[in-house]
Order: sequence, then C-alpha cells, then structure tokens
Amino acid sequence: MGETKEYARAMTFLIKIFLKARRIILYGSVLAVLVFVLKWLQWKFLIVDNSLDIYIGLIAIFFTILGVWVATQLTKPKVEKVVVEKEVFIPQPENFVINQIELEKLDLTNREHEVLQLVARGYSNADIAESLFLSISTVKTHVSNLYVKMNVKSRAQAIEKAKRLRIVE
Amino acid sequence: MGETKEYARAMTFLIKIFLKARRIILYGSVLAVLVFVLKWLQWKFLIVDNSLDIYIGLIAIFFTILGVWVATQLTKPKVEKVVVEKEVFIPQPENFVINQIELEKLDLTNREHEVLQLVARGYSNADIAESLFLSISTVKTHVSNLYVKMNVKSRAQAIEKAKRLRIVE
DNA sequence: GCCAATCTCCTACTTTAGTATGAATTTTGT
DNA sequence: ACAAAATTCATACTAAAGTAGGAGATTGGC
Repeated sequence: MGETKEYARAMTFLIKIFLKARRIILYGSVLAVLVFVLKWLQWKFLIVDNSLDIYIGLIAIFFTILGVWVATQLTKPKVEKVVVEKEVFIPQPENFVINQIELEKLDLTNREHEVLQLVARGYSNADIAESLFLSISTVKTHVSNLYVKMNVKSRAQAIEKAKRLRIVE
Repeated sequence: MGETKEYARAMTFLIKIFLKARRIILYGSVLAVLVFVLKWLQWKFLIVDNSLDIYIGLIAIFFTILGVWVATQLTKPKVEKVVVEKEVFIPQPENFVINQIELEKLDLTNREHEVLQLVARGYSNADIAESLFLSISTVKTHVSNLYVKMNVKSRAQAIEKAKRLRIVE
C-alpha cells in the first residue's frame, strides 16, 4: 500500500465533504449578512417607540419566506406518477411454474437468482442496483458470476436460456 | 340531461373547493394560535432586559422552520406520466404461433423482425451480422430502429417484450 | 419515371456491460 | 467456534451496445 494512495483517498474524502458542505457554507454566509441587516433594522426601528411589533412581524415574514426558499432549494421535486394503463397481451402466467430441477442444476445462490429475475425483465444493472438497494459493482459481480454458472456470455443469452429453462417468470 | 345530474355536479364542485380551502383554513388557524404564543413569549422575554436578541433569534429560527414546513406542504408535485403495461391474459395456444396482431402493431420491417428474432435468441450484433451477411453497422441500425418502434431502450427490454408479445419464438 | 420506404454502410461518439482482482463482512453448516 | 460460502463493494480495465447523423443503393407501387 503506497502512502500516495492513502493521501489521495484522504483528499478525495475532504473534497467530497467540501462539495457537500458548499451549499451549507453558502447559506451560512447569507445568514451572517442577514444578522447585520437585522441588527441595523432593529436599531432603526427601536428609535421609533412601540414599533417592536412591526419589527417582529417583518422578521417573521422574512424568515418564513427564507424558510420557503431554503426548502425549495433543498427538497427534491416531488414526482407523482400518473398511471396510464396500456393493454398488452401476455401468455399464460397462471400455469407458470419455475422449473426447480433445472434451477438447482445451475446451483445459483439466492441473490444470483434474484438478480437473474430482474435481468430477465429487461432491467439494466443500474435498475437492479436501485431495486435491490445494492451498488452497481455488486450487481455486476452477481451478474458476472451467474453467467459463469449458466455458461453464457451475455445478458441476452442469459435471458434466452433462463426463459427457455423456465427458471424465471 | 336530468336536473339531478346538474345538482350532483354543483355539489362536487363545492366539495372540491372546500377541500382545497381546508388546508388554507388549517394554516390560518395555526397562525392565529402562533400569534398568541408569540405575544406571550414577547411579554415574558421583555421582562428580562436585553433578551430581545434571543427573542428575535427564536422568532427567526421558528419562522424559518415554519417556512420550510409550509413549502414542503405547498409544493405541488411534478406530474410524470408513467406508462404501465396492463397485463391481459389470453388463452395460450398449445403450439407456438406468432402473435401476428401485435407484430403488425409494431410496424417492423421484414429485416427488423428478422434481426429481432436473432436478438431474442441471444445473438450479439457480431453474431447477427455474420448470420445475415451484414456489417455490424447495419445490424446496429436495424437494432436501433426496432428499439424505437418497440418503445424499448435496450436489448434486454426488447427480448423481454418480444417474448411476452409472442412475436418471436 | 419517380417517390417513398427500405436496406445497406459509414464515422464518431457516449454509455453500458462485462472481466479481473482484491478485500471486508456476514451467514451458515458442522 | 471456525471454516466455507455468500454477500457486498471497489478499482481499473476492455468489449460491446447504443445514439446521431449522413449517405448511397434498391425496390415496389402509383
């Protein structure tokens, strides 16, 4: 293990933190400026007596707006799915039974079979990673391993064989 | 058109408006309560001298949070249409026959269908090129074109859909 | 004849897929 | 408890798939 590698890792780590913190630093700065403005406003309003309520009101309104703004900046846009149904014919899934014999012959692990099911549904590695809460690396590992066990060389071959052997729906 | 129907429409309309306004009424009530709380806090804090800054600070923090909350409540979700294929079960013929109806719907050319068959057998582009005496470029063109017609984004999806629609063996 | 569709092929990319290797954890069977 | 198997993740590649755009032949039908 070179020290250079360790150093590079540390730097990468720091940069990541900085990037994450960048927005926070920005907000912090903005807030700092606001404190001065408010202090000035406070002084100005307090000259006129009994205007504290107005001052408080302005503060409240302003910070509410600030809050709204911060929220819109921070929250990812909500996505509402509108389901549009589209009729598609599919063949008898009611009779479908997994060919356990062929499946056991292949000696796949649970996870590998699980991944294979998604592969056979046309999922990309990224899709599978998201579905199973895995990293793409892990998905690739599983996929690669099941190719060896299935004796195929590509996704397409795996799908074809899996469907032919009836080891996936 | 019956009058009952008209009446029902009017009611539906009113209910909708009430439902929309309900949230606003709720927020209004909450704000009203807050005003009292703040007034009380203001009075309490002003007994101790020089604690105005703390008071202002609390107001600021509170209303920022309020703003964030309001924003999350108010932001309308972006609408995204997701086409979901509704499975319709059809009687399965014993021996395989190509679903000519679905095939024609896709409007594939002869060559595209021919290429699709090989894709569905797990052939790589190079394999297909060799089988049909084409260049890989041509195969890629056909494959790419049939993806558009089939409304899929990858080989795996094409295979899955082609098998499901029974437009390939 | 000619137009439109089809079929063919190309270059130049970008994006995914797939391989090899190593390694840290967690599960599991005995 | 301990070893083997399984699961997870990473880096660093190479290979294949996929996209975009253009362009020259061929062909069937009006």
